[in-house]
Amino acid sequence: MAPVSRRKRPPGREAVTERARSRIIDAAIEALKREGFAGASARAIAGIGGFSQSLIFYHFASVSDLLLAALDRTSALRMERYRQAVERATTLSDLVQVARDIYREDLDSGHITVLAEMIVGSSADKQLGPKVTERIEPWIQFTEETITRILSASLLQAMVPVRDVAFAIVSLYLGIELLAHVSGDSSRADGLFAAASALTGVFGQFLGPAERTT
Amino acid sequence: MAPVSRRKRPPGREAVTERARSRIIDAAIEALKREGFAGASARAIAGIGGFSQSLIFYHFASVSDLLLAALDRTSALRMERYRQAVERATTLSDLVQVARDIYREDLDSGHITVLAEMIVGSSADKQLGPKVTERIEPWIQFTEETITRILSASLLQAMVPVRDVAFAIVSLYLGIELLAHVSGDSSRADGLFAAASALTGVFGQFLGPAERTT
Amino acid sequence: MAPVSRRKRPPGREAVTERARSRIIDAAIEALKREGFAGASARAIAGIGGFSQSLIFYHFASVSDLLLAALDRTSALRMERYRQAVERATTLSDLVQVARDIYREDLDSGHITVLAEMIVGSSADKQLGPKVTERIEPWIQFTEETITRILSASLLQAMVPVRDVAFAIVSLYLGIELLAHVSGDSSRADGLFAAASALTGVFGQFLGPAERTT
Amino acid sequence: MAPVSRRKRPPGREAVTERARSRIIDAAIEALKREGFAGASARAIAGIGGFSQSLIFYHFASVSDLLLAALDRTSALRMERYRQAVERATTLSDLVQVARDIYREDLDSGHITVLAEMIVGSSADKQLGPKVTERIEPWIQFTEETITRILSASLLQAMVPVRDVAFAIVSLYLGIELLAHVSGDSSRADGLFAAASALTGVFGQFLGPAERTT
DNA sequence: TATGAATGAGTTTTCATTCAT
DNA sequence: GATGAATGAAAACTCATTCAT
Repeated sequence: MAPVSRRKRPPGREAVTERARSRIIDAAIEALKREGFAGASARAIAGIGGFSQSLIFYHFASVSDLLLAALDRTSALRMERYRQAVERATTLSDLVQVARDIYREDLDSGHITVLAEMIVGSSADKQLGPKVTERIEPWIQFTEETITRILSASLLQAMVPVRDVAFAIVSLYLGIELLAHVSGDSSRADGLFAAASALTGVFGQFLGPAERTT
Repeated sequence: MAPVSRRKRPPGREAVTERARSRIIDAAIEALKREGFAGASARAIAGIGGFSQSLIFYHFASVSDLLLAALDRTSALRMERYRQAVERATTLSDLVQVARDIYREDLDSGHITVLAEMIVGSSADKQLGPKVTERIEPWIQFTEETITRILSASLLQAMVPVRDVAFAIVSLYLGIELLAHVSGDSSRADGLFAAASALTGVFGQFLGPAERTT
Repeated sequence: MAPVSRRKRPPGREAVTERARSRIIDAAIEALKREGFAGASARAIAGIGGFSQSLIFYHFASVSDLLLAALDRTSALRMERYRQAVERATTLSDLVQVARDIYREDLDSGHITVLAEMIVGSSADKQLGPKVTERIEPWIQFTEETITRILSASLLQAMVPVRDVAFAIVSLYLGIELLAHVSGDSSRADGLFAAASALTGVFGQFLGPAERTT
Repeated sequence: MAPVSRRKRPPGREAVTERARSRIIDAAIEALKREGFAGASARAIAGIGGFSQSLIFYHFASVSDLLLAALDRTSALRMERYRQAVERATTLSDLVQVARDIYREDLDSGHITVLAEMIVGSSADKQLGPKVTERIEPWIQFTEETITRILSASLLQAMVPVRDVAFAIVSLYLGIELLAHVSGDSSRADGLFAAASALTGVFGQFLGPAERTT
């Protein structure tokens, strides 16, 4: 039977199967980046990966399934990168700086594109909605934790509804990516980060002791 | 002669043509709201409007063209509404209040859905990109003008890069709509507006003379 | 919109549409005869009819739908033929004689093949089951009426459970067609009719007054 | 070396191979019952049996081949059952009674379904036709022998073309199964057997000495 | 003996678009 | 101004089968 329905398998074999799946996922990510959700058809993915369309259905139950696996993969990879990058930030301006750097990284690598496209795709395929939502949640969570940590010593903490801000930031990120992608121009996003950087520089000054303790 | 390539025509005819176009655009908007960009096919639009699929191609060069016309229509309608609503706002918290009200209105009427879906669609149809971007520009412009007006008397004006903030706000709006749509849950967006409302209430106090104590 | 969902149409147009549908139905019947249910794919039907596969979906909601329309057509045609042929029969042996003649006719024209294949197909496509059953019912009904009429004056009438016999006869017809089709040999079916003919000749003699009144 | 082309092999091995084949045949029978011919794909069979699809092609030349083996197996099993059940019948009404009982048994166990589905399948796969016909022959033979035995002492024997009747009975069985299966309702078949039972009861009386009054 | 990976040809269906009327 | 008929290209997915291990 196809590995679609995972059954007991002799140990060691898994690695092989996983490599095969991996190849397909890679192609799917690439397709998502290059052609967007609508263009990430079985045909396109197979074309990119250099294998037959049927192979997709041998390893995944459906194209949507594969696309979700692709999202999982990038998401996990990026999350790790974000965690480690953010770890070192202790002030708001550090954070904005980090965000700025990683945003560029993301834009170049196309990682947020994948996320954005999947959200876009949920609009086309109703059944995708909840599954994608499920995968966005950790990002909001992560953002919330990070903000809480950074603001913990500042005056702002009491005043800011952290959960809402986290949601806003993720939304903003998404909106920016979408607009940058549509217009084919990311200079505005850059400008925005620059401005944010400047602002936190100014405000940070008197926002609390956390800023200068380092 | 198809009206696709507009030429001079006996007067009186134009009105008829315009009414016909209008009917099609209405159906397209409805399709965009109900089924999203991916579902707004010629068949779906014709089905909703109760006319033949061919009629679309008689009046518009392509489905994309029609969809852009639909975007123009909602955009114009909404812009007028926003202008008149925002006109009366003089303080930041007024503004947030207005934004909150209209956001609800938009959500109910599905107007931002149309915009969001078209942006989503640009991801699918590369040629749509610049044309949609073109249609987002006025919104950034409008936001910029409004912020400038509101902040004109406050201290903030000097510190805030208005253009960037406008871009950020439009991005945020878009991101929120997308997430609300995917998760099928707009309560978070509501929460966000409530939080913004509260925040501007607090900060507004000492942001400048423009803020009336009333 | 496609004529799939029938709406008001200017009179006169219907004939044209009907002719277009008819052409497709003809091709479907031919495909059913030549290739059987499993072979009656959109591709095969279009190939036989000399039109594009898409046309099928323009006129019918699905291949199954078309196939049912094909069954309706042959069924109606055959039913008429049977009615008029059976009308003149007054005795059991007349009836058997008629059945024999028409069976040959059916076999040559492939008409029962269509029915048999659709029944066969119901086994593959579960949703087809009830719709095909619905279309077999009239045949059982017809058989029942005919038997009742023929036996009305004979002694047998009291003893024979007409409904059951009608069901048996239809089943028998079906089974014979299937076996003849599978084996590619209809000589056995012929033999069977010959035997039936002989038997009714013998038995008819003393089965009632109806036999000789003519 | 694949056992598909049977060659001499170290003794003891054959038993193992045979057990493996057997497992596959079991799964094929089950698939035929559950999903019908059209649904009895390599994937479905492997899924039911819990083995790899490839195993099928290791042991059988093709899916059709496996399906024929499945038919052979059920056929043999059922034939034995029929023989032993019919053995004890000495009169026509005994026979009808036995037929009735076994028909129910068959229906419950799905054994005739397998036969019917294979005949159905012959319609889809032309090459299957002769091979299936070949496997039906013994049933006609068996029916013929049984009828001959039962009627041997009665008056009917001289008048009835036994071979034709046997063919008719097998056809009838098949037709009934097909109709019952399509309509999902076997009550009519039941009614038919009841009627046949009643009829033979009446007629049997004066059909010859073989009929015991007991 | 058994299996996972892989594939080409096939399936149904949808889409935007054209054309004759 | 409007429409029904028609189509080629593409979508997702299934199938029997082969091959290397």
